[in-house]
Amino acid sequence: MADAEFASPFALPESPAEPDLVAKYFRGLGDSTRVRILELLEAEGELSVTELVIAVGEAQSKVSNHLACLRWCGFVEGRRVGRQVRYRVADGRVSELLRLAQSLLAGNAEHVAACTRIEARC
Amino acid sequence: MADAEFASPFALPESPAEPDLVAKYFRGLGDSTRVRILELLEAEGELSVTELVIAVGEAQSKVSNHLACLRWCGFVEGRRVGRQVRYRVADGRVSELLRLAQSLLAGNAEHVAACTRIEARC
DNA sequence: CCGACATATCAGCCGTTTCTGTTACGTTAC
DNA sequence: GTAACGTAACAGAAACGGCTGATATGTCGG
Repeated sequence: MADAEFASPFALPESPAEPDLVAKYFRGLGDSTRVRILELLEAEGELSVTELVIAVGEAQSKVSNHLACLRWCGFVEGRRVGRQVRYRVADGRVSELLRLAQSLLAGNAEHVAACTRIEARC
Repeated sequence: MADAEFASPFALPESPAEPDLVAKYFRGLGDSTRVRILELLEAEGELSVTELVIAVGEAQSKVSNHLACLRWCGFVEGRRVGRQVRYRVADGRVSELLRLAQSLLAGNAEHVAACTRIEARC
């Protein structure tokens, strides 16, 4: 609710997305719990919320919140099976994104870890 | 400060980086100014800080801070030329990362834009 | 229908990130 | 050496993101 730019309702694949949107998208991956969830789903294929809660060892409400975010941004999708909702990675390119980042990180891990400049984490 | 996993001091390229580090890395891309800077550098090849300040239309100190972050995390590198410092994208995979995100975004742009769940932006 | 289970949502608080303006540092020109 | 230019660093204030705990929604069993 701040942007001066108007996003076309029909973004063409060719036209690069608004930097704003790209940044927001990356922020969707900018939380360690969300990354762990994605990695777990990638490894296991499909998991229920309860299974994820156990696997990551965090509060149910926390996991559920992060799932909502991931789902909303299109990183994962869930389907109801009885009382459970089972989640999986929504698109193979999401996995690519993660692998690419890890590959880059492999060479810079020390730098990134040590970076306390702008963001206490960066 | 919650993970039960122990980070090996010598992460192998094979072993996936710590989720913490991956998330931090993505956060490095989670700001629209930083994304704009990267896109500009990708398009122009190499730019000085002043040129970037003009191009993005933001305060010099803001741009410089973001450059510090990008440089620190290995997204860009700068070299001094006289009184100027000229920056460029440090690794082709960074561009890949951006393109991959934009490609994914092309299909989800509306969802992501509308997402006000956990992160007011997400 | 009621209780139990599985998941989602909400509100308030707190920590982190970012912005703004100012100041410090390095380099070149005079 | 001093002034001017280009860039980086810093501090305080403001905004945002995320956590916790409680509550709502939906589904199944009896």
